[in-house]
Amino acid sequence: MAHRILVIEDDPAIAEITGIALRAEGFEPSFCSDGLAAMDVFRRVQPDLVLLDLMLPGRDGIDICRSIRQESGVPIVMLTARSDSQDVVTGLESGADDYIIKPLKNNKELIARVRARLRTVESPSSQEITIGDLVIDVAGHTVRRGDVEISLTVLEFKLLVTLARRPWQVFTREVLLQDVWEYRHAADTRLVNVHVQRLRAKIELDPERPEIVLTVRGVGYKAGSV
Amino acid sequence: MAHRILVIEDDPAIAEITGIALRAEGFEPSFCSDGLAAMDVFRRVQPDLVLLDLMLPGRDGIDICRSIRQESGVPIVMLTARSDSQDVVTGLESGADDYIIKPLKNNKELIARVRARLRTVESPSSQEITIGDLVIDVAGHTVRRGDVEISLTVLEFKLLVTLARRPWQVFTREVLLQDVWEYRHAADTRLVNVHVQRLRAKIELDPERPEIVLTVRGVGYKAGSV
DNA sequence: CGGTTCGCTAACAGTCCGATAACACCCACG
DNA sequence: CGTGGGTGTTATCGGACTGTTAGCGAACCG
Repeated sequence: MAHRILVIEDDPAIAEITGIALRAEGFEPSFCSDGLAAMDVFRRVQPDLVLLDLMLPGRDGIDICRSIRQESGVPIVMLTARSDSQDVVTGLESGADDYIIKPLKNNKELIARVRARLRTVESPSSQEITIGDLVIDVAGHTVRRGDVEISLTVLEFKLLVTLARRPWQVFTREVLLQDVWEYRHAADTRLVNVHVQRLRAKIELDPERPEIVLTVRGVGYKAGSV
Repeated sequence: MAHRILVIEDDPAIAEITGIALRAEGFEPSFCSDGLAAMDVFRRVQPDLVLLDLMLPGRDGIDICRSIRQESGVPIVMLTARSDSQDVVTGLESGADDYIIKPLKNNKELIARVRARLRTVESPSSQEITIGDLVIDVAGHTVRRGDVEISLTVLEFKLLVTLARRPWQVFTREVLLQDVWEYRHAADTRLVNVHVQRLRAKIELDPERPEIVLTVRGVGYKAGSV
């Protein structure tokens, strides 16, 4: 399961060598050079870790860091130009998990820190999501109600996890098609309806009165954290 | 029997709340606030797990970690302040099994990680892994069902051990190709299918209804933790 | 109350994926 | 030089999954 790593960096040279190093270690890097587009890219990519340069055109790195933190607990590793300790402190305070001082002499350090960060998330306990009386084990790719294991298809599982990661937030069908299906533009969004229905048939105690995946008429769906 | 847990921590406040949390979960905590005395206490208590603060008076946590490792394979969970991430890397390299970033928002995470660590030791992962009714002797490179020894090839054995070490976790074919075959990037992953099939033919009672190596369609394989 | 929109459900066809068998290659060993 | 076990590659089959469509019913709006 190659880890997706989002590199937010405006210097194409650095982005390139970083990308090469990451790919050589089996990671799957994505790139974003524009601060303003960062959040869009982040939502689309849904990375396992973010490498974030502090000096960016368009939008400040710290600012982006806060935005990401509002939506996700994904590990963020900051890249900062100077060893200015004030930058580092505000960086960590704004939600970053680690930082690296540029210039990178070699990328062994970078790789080591990335691995270390990912390892904390690996821990199976942190990968369990509880929603209602369901327990979702992301690493094990299983859903249980008590001792009963419920078997879901890949799409159903992705859909459920996407919703359950942010309970009570409404997801439009377009967003779900982006996050779950990785469609760019959706002509027909009824596909989502069908899969929601199939998911409900499997996980809801009474599919006619869903309690886990709720409909928000005219908007989309959300997970109820009952 | 209650697991003994040695908490090496100089801050009495943290030590106390940690102790309360551990005791509430049925563990049996011991304490040591002095880095110099740590090894003596460790030898006397003979704990099942060590919670080790990195910042200690008298002696460095990393140093203690190495000392413990010279004497024992007991699980070590490190506690580290947020900005000490470089210590984290060296900490893991010096033999720690896991680490937790302070401050602890709640001790659910702490308990979860302690449990996770103990779990891996429970199944005598030292040299023998039990999966279903199979006993895998890693050192002896043999697999037995009861008294019957099953002969596996090198690859089949590696594959089985890789899966069985984490019975709950799904491994994608890409990961298996990295871990078992040590391929860097795989264009074609069907090779895994074939070896899984060959492995099943040898170890499953009914290869058509596998209970040890399970398929997670669209994702990969996992070991059933029956 | 009627019309309209929207979501739910069922059915169907195409596609994808995993299991399996058959074959080819490599290499250690006699 | 031949043999045989181990390993990698490929083709095929069957079934699971997915996307599409259409009909129905419920919710909303005037």
